[in-house]
Amino acid sequence: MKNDTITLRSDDFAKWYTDVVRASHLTDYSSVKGCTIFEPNGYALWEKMQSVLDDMFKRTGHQNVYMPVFIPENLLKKEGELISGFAPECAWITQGGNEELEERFAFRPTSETLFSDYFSKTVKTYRDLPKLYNQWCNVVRWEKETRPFLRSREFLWQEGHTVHSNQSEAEAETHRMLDVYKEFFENYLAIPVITGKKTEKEKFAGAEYTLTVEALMQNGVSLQSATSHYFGQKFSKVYDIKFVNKDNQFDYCYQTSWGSTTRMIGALIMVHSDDRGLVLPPKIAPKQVVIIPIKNDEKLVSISEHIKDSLQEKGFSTYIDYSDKSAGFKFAEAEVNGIPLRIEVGPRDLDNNEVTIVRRDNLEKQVIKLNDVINVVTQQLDKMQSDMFNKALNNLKERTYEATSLDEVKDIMNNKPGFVNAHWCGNEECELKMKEIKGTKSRCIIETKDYEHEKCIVCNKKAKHKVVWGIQY
RNA sequence: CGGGAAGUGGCUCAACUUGGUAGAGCAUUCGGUUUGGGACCGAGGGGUUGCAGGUUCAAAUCCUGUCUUCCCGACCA
Repeated sequence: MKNDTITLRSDDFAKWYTDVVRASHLTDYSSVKGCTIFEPNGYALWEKMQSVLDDMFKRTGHQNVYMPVFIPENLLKKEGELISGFAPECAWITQGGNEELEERFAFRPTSETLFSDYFSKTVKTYRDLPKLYNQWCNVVRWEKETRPFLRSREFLWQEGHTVHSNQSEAEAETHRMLDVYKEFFENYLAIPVITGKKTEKEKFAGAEYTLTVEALMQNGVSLQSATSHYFGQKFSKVYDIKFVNKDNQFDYCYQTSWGSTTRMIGALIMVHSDDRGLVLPPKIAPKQVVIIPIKNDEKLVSISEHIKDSLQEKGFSTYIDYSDKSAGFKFAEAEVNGIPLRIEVGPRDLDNNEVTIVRRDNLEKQVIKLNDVINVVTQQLDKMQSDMFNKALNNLKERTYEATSLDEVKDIMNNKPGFVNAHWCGNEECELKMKEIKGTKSRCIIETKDYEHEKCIVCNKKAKHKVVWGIQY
C-alpha cells in the first residue's frame, strides 16, 4: 500500500504540487498560517542552492553581511513608494516585554531601508565605493493567501544591496546579477528562463526599473523567479547616502538590489516533477545517488559500501538505504524524494558482476558491469542534467506564442497557456484589459526594435514595446 | 479580502443526516518468516474528535465564534 498518494498532474495541477511537497517531505505546515517547517529534505535543497549561489556571488566580488530583523517605522517610511508597496503586508512589533514600544518596528519585509541607513553612515568618499553586499536571511510579508514555497508569510531569501559612484556601474551591476540568476537557473536548476525589464506597473516599489527572471511551469503558468532592481539615486537622496567624488564634490550614490527566494524550490517542483513525486536536476540534488541492496545480505551490503566509497571519492553525494523495507518500497521512496540515480544491488545481477542503474527523470533501467559504475554514473548524471533542461526548454518553446489579437490570447490561455509575445502601447489600461483574460499579466519587456511599425494588441494604437505576457502564479 | 470544501490516533478516511460506550486500513512497537516494484503471520501501544463557548440528562454529531489547511478569484517573491 502506498503511504502518500499524489494527485495526478493532469487532474489537478495545484493539488499535485502540494501533494509532491508533502510526499517528498520538503516542508510541513506549522500552526501559524503561511509559515512552513523546512524538513531535512527541504532544508538540504535550500542549503545546496545557497552554496551554489553564494559561491557565484563571491566570485562576482560580493561580501555577506547581516542586518537586524527589525525596522523602526520612521526608517521604513522615509521612502514613500517603498512603504506604500509594502505597508499592507508588514508585520509590526508593538510591544517589548511588558512595555508598549514608543515606536513600532516592522519585521523586515525587505532591507533596502536598513542597508541605505547603514550606507549613509559608512560611505564617505568615492574610494569607499562600490560596496557590494549580500545577506541571507528571512523576511516577513503578511500574505493573505499562502502556499508552500510559492507564497508564505515568512520566507528565506538572499538580498544583494550595492552602492556605486556612478550610474553606469550601478546599471551594469543590475544586469550582471540578472545574468548570474539566469546562469543559476539554466545551468543548475535546469530551468530555461526569459529575462527582461518589468513594466512600470509590475516593477518593484521604489525602483527605477526592475529586471526579472521568468520561468514557465509544466502547466504553462509563469513564475517570477528572481529579480534585480536599479534604484538610481532614489534611496540615496532620501536616506542621504552622500560621498565626495574625485572632483571634491558631494554626490549621491547609485544603488541596486537583487534577490532570490525559496520560491525557487517551488519552481523546481513545478518545472520538473512528475506523478511519482520530486525530480531534481543532479547539480542541485543534495543526494545524487542512492544504493539499494535488494536484500539485507552481507555480501550485497559490502559491495554497496564499496560502490558508495568509490562514488563519494569522485565527489558524488551518495548514500545506502539500509532500512529493512522491501526493495519495492525503497525504490518508491527514492523516487518520491527525487534522488537522481538509483543503483540496485541484487544477487541476480551480481552473479554476472552487474548492477542495475535507474534514472529518476525517465525511469530508464540499465544493467551495467560493476567496473563501469563510476563512468556510467558520471555520464548519466551529466546527461540527466541536460535532458531535464532540454525537456523544460521544449515545453517553453511549445508554449511560446506570437499573438496579434485578444481573441488569440483568449484562445491560447484557455487551451494551452504559456508565454504570449505581443505588442503593447505602454498604457496601463491596456495591461489591465489583458488581465481580464484569466489574469494574464505582462511578464517582461522584450529588448527589440521590432515594435516600431506595430500596433498595441489591445487598443490598436502605436506600439511602444514588445512584451511577454503570461498567467502568473 | 471574496466564493467553495475540509479539520476525528502519525497518514487516509468511517461514524454526523436522525445526539446515547469513537471504528477501519496504512504507519508504528515486539516476535518470526521474507526482500528484483510500496511483503506476510501473530501479539501490542496509540484519540478529552482543531480550539473556545453555547444548547442538552447526554455532543465527534446541533448552534455561535475562532484558528488552520485545500481549491478558485483580487494582491504580492
